Amino acid sequence: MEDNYDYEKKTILIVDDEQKIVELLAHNLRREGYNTIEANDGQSAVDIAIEKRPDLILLDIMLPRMDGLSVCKKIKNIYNVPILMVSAKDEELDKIVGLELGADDYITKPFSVREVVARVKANLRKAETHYTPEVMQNVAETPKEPKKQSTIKVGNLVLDLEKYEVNVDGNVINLTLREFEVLKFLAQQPGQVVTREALLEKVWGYEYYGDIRTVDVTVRRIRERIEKDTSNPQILITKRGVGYYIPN
Amino acid sequence: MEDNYDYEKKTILIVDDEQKIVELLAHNLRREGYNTIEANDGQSAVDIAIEKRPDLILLDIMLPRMDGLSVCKKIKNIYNVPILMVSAKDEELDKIVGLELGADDYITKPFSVREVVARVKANLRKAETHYTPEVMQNVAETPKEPKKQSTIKVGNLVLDLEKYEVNVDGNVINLTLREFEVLKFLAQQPGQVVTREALLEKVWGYEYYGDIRTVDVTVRRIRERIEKDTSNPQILITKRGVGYYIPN
DNA sequence: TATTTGATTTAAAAAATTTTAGAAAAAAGT
DNA sequence: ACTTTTTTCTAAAATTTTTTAAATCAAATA
Repeated sequence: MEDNYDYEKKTILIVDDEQKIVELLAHNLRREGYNTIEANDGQSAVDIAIEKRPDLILLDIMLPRMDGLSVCKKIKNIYNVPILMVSAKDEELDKIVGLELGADDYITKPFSVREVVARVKANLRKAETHYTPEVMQNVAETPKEPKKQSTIKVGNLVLDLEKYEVNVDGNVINLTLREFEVLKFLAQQPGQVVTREALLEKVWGYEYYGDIRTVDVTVRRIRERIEKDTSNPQILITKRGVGYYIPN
Repeated sequence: MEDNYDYEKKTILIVDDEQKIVELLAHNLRREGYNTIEANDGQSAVDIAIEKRPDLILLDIMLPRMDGLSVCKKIKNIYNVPILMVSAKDEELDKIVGLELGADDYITKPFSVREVVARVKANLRKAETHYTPEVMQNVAETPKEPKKQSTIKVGNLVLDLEKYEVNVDGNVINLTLREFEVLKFLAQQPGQVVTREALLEKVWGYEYYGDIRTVDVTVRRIRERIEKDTSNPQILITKRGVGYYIPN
């Protein structure tokens, strides 16, 4: 790989524990005219980033030795490089955005190579134009949202995203993580009916292989806690034949 | 193979030049309640796909006569079937190129049978949700995007495609999925008379075999909910001898 | 007007979907 | 390693929707 290293070209560090994916991305990015370097775990990602100073980093969240979030933070501490995070779950995305650790963009699995390449280009472009120091700072600070929303309110339902607590009519209710994530996902788009498939993909993650009925059971447990009358739900409603929703 | 072919079951085409692998997968998928058909090279894969129209295709990338990628492209050109690409040890890079060609998922060798079966299920599930493309799309997008308001308005009738709700003169009405789909189809082309046959084909699906009067009954139930006077409908009108329409 | 054809209504049966509950498995905590 | 909690799976029960079939009604027309 080093053989056709070109100092004119931009260099991209690809970090993923699945070698197949790394190779795939590398191949396609090289075809687009980039140099690529690789790492398969968090620790070596940091090491390589320090040594080679790539122009952009593609970083999977799930990594051995050191998770992607820590890697991101560490590297951003050293120098300001555009980092694209890759994740298979929405929950993980929240962490990226929420913890303000400086990721510049993110991509969800399963991604198309075309999409990845496009994002890489876009972020390199952005990094280039924003060369003034003030802007640099800005870019480093808040990647997307100005600030993280810490609560979600729908009707008389309040989700505290920091405490993972739910408040219904003033009663504080504790949900398990899974339950909370499902409720949160629904609460984020009130009125919108969400299919079980979408919930499985977004909450459980796209690589989850389990049964679709798991969603129903989770919904039932949520109802047991937040509904006055489980058999006549007012908050988390079934749209038969489609999925579930929280009315607004 | 044809001996226990079941027209109720989903059919999966397995394409691999290694007969052992084909048999292994076929055995396990049949045990899970699927029909399986097989092909050992690219050209016959395409032929069989065209003739048998399987519900899902498991496609090895390395194939004699025509490589998996071309096969994928060809088949996707003909009809939209979920294709899972399987890549063996060395074909690392092409893999996700496959995704660009329209493959829906990929699995890398060596794979566990359990994993393959799970992915097959997941992708069939995903494919089944054809009736709510808007929902899926919206959900899949980044939550930051302002929600696009997807509604259809005809006269004083408003269909909310996200909530599966109908609004008539300000009254919110809940329809069943089937009722909603019928109304939606008619509302999409106001003024246009739609035959029962067309409704059966478009709403119930072209494979539906059942009584044409089913449409009448569904229309009646819709009227019960949205019309002031059922025996003198103002919104969903009958065109005797032809079908139904919503005037604009 | 009588006849025919097509549309609507109704009720009951059948099918599909969701809910429920309990056991098993997995994960987390001690 | 053990206990507790959480999560998943499975299958039966409950519910809702859809289909079928038959009777009734309405419109067109001969």
